[in-house]
Amino acid sequence: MSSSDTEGVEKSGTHRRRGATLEQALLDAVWEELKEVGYYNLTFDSVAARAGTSKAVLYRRWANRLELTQAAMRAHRPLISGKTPDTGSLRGDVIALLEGMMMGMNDLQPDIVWGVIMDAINDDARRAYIRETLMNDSQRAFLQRRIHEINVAAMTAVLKQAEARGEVTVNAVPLRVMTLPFDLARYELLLTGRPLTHEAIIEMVDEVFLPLIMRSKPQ
Amino acid sequence: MSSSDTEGVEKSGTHRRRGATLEQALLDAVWEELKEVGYYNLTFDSVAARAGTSKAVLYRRWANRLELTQAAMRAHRPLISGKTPDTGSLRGDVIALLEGMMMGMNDLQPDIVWGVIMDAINDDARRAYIRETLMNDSQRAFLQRRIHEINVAAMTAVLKQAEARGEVTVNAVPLRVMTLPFDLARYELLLTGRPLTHEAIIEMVDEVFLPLIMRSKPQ
DNA sequence: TCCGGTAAGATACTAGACGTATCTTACCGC
DNA sequence: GCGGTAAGATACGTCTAGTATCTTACCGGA
Repeated sequence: MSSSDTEGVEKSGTHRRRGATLEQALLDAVWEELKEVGYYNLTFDSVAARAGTSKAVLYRRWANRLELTQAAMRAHRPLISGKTPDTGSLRGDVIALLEGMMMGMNDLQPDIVWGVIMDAINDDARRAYIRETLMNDSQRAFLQRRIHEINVAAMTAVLKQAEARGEVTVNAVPLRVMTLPFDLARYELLLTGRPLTHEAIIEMVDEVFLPLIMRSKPQ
Repeated sequence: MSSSDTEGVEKSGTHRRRGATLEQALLDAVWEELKEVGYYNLTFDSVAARAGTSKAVLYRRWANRLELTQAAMRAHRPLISGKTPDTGSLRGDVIALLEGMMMGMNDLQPDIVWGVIMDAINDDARRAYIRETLMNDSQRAFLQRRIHEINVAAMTAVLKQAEARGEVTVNAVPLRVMTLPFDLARYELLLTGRPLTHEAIIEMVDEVFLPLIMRSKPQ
């Protein structure tokens, strides 16, 4: 099996891939493997075999399955642009934010979502735990900040627009409420391993978020 | 190492434990091991060694680490009684429910919480996934139901009391709102690996849950 | 055009954990 | 006291992680 028949990879005879070409081939192999066997069954050996190379080449770049998978995800699904949606209403904007968050998560098996999120949480949190215990605790948990800060920023921007339209008073909105849609969405994603449906997003916005926000309507 | 010196376990010479005695000793060993090395480093070998027995004895009872750990948790932390709190106000009752949910989770390492929750989710969800795809989907996802049903029941009971006091109209409360406090609590638990503080619970109830509920005040 | 460093690719190996199987022997109920 | 059951010991086979070593292709610089 050393020469010609490893999946769809062109690795003819004695040619040796390098640099970006190789890297891309590796990440492609990871991606294929992910789609085929899922996260928990993805091994360095299987990826190496599929890519027509050896584990060492992988280990030279990524230390473990999480890093490997994250790299592949990053390569195959660039993060959503930070652009603030502007649909003309707060409701529309928040829905757009959530849709954006879920975008491109449909072709993944549930266990990839679980695995990655879980390993990431463990990984980050372990680091956070160390930081927290070594540093003074005047700073909030690293994990919390890291996960929330981008959401808070996005929501703040959207709320500012709404304030400009006279829909709401921003500084009357508690932090916990600002991140609520994201937290709920992430929770449900974690629970079901599947992205939220459009209907679920609408429901969440109309039944939970907007009612809360509308308490802080300017009078 | 076959006779006398395995940790603090009394396993003198030729005595052979049986039934409930043995079972308790096994679960104690699991518990100790959990506290010492955490969930991900807990192995059947290490537990067996600590209990002064062999893996086979464990495997005869529990199929994997999750089952083993859940059994130990069940033994050492019986689930909160299903009793409905009655503090005289909806606010107090909901806080009591959440406190109860968090109760007894303080002496655990974060990774135990993560591990158990995660393995449980994976396990349940895998089953759910199979069910869902094999059966018609007139029924909701098994996982959702299973996790939510007990919360919905508890919350319904508390809301009924509140209705009797004239605080709220139960059937005006969407399901999503009913489970909201539990979902948020569980999410935060998952994220931080630590039970919510009393302050966080209060905040959540006052800033999120009650405002939503109070929309459905009877007039 | 050669030459030397770097990394690709192959292979082998250790270590840990899972899960299974087998065997002896203590205990318990009848 | 006898026989079935399960405790406890031990030994595997397998899988995966991660490391180490070695050869050799490639690339860039002189």
